[in-house]
Amino acid sequence: MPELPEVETMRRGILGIQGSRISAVERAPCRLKPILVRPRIDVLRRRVVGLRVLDVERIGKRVMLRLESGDGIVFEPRMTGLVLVADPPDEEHLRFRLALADGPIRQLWYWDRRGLGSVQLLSPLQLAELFSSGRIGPDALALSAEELRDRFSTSRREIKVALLDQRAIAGIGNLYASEILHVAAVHPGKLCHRITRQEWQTIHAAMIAVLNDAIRYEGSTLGDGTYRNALNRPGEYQKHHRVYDRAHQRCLTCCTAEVKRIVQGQRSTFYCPRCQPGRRSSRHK
DNA sequence: CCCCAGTCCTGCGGGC
DNA sequence: TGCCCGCAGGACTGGG
Repeated sequence: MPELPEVETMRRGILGIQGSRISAVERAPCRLKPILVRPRIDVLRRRVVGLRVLDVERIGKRVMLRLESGDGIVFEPRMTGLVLVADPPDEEHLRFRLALADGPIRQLWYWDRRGLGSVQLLSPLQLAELFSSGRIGPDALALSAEELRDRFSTSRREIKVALLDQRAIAGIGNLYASEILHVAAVHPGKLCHRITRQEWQTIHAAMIAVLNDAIRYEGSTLGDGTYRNALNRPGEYQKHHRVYDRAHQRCLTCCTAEVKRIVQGQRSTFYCPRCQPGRRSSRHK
């Protein structure tokens, strides 16, 4: 499930389209239920064909091609979306194609197995609205320890649940929330307002370290093998996971306790009860 | 403010 | 061997 490191890897993988001119956009022929593309493909085509891509940006878990018109083509991969410049994993889940008239990359695909993602063209006004509406918080990699604490320290939510709130902080998903809290040695069920100043420092440092590490290894490709970088190669960070999806296996940090799986906000959380103490387990199931 | 359940969607794996 | 069901969860919505 593409989170900040995976989406950042996608962004880096398509940087070569900077400066290229868009020559065509189309929905891929696909038997499956069509993904969300906005506006309608013919309207979208009129607004982008012939324009150059000025920049490739990341907005939380989205990748955006900034065009010379100021519009942005925003890819939101959600669970299984991929932005590719070569060899998709298969043909039947291709959803959208963008062709470039010049430059090193002549074709960009959006591929999505489950189809929960989207491709949207947003005007400068719509982009401004996306940020001002409060739907998307500051990027996890651009937030200082003080800002992190300021945003969360009065909340009564559990820290793991709070980290997933994209309005509070953008980019962290289910996988990295568990990994970050493990490195920080903080119990995922700890309530934000009970977290000390020192612990916020530790959480912040762990967040930056884990996310940057994961970017260095080009993200995590889980057992289902879905995630791929822009060249359709898997990430390597799954080899460095300490707790995620390792329930009942020995904790790699203390080499003593077994990793536990609990459910918070209807999502799996993994942690080591020895390395991350501090909550009665009876509060969870 | 925050929580919870439901929705979208496909593929996979467990159970029978 | 095959079918059904539950599960995976990011973002969003509606009700409490």
